[in-house]
Amino acid sequence: MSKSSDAVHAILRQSEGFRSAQDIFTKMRADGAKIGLTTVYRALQSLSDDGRVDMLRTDDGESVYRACESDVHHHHLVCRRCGHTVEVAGPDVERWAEAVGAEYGFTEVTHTVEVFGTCPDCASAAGSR
Amino acid sequence: MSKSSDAVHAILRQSEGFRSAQDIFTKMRADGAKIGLTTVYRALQSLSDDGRVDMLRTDDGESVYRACESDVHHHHLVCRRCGHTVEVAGPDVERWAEAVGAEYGFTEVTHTVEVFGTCPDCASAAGSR
DNA sequence: GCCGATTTTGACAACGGTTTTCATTTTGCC
DNA sequence: GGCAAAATGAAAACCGTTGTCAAAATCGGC
Repeated sequence: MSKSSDAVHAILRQSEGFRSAQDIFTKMRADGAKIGLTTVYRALQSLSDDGRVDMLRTDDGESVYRACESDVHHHHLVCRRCGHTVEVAGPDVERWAEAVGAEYGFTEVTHTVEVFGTCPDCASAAGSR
Repeated sequence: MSKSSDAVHAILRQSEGFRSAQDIFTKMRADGAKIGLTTVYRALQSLSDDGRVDMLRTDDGESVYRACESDVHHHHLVCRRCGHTVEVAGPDVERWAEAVGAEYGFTEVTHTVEVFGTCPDCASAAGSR
């Protein structure tokens, strides 16, 4: 479970934003790698389990992955046009989620937070379109 | 696009938490309604478009729906066991998301925030299990 | 290096939720 | 009633993902 995982991880590290499994598979094949789609999924799964990549679901239900830059809990600011991603720490949000959970007596509180927007580059590109 | 939509909406209104499309379909059929799965999906789609129901995706990619109680922007605190849901307003989070977006020059910032936990009832039920 | 045992791999099939298709039914209107 | 437009639903198509299983790579031990 390691050579392929490393290869997949390498692809992610040299990518800017989030990429889908199929996307990664296509790129690796284009690069000449002899890898199967199944293996890509398995690699992504284990990388995700190990916390070495972030995974989130797009609005249309597709899972997308990205190499983490930091291994501490964090969230993402994602450009909805180009996929460019910034990792953001949000201590305020963490506290808020905990507080909300506690207010209603919920335990084992987790949360998902993603912020989407249009990045400066894409905004100016769109403006001149 | 209205009689079926109303029926679906009615089911959602008398439901506690989030329900999946198939779930709704099964229940309606059990109630004796002559409705097709396709129509349920179409109804949910249009209700969602009109902002009359909330829709979110579970971790395993399934879409679930719920009748909104308020039509202003809000988030959800969802019990991961029983699906019981509390609508929560989070002005802090709104501000935070805006601030984060602005910090990196992002425009048209939107955000998705969901908080999951175990509700008091389920926690005690699990404790005595 | 060689051999068997174990793990990893990948082509392909299966799966499950969602969407599309398209023929039929219902609805609205005259 | 009669007709056109909209809604419906059964079944097929879709698509990302997961399971299957036999072939291939890897790892000791000798």
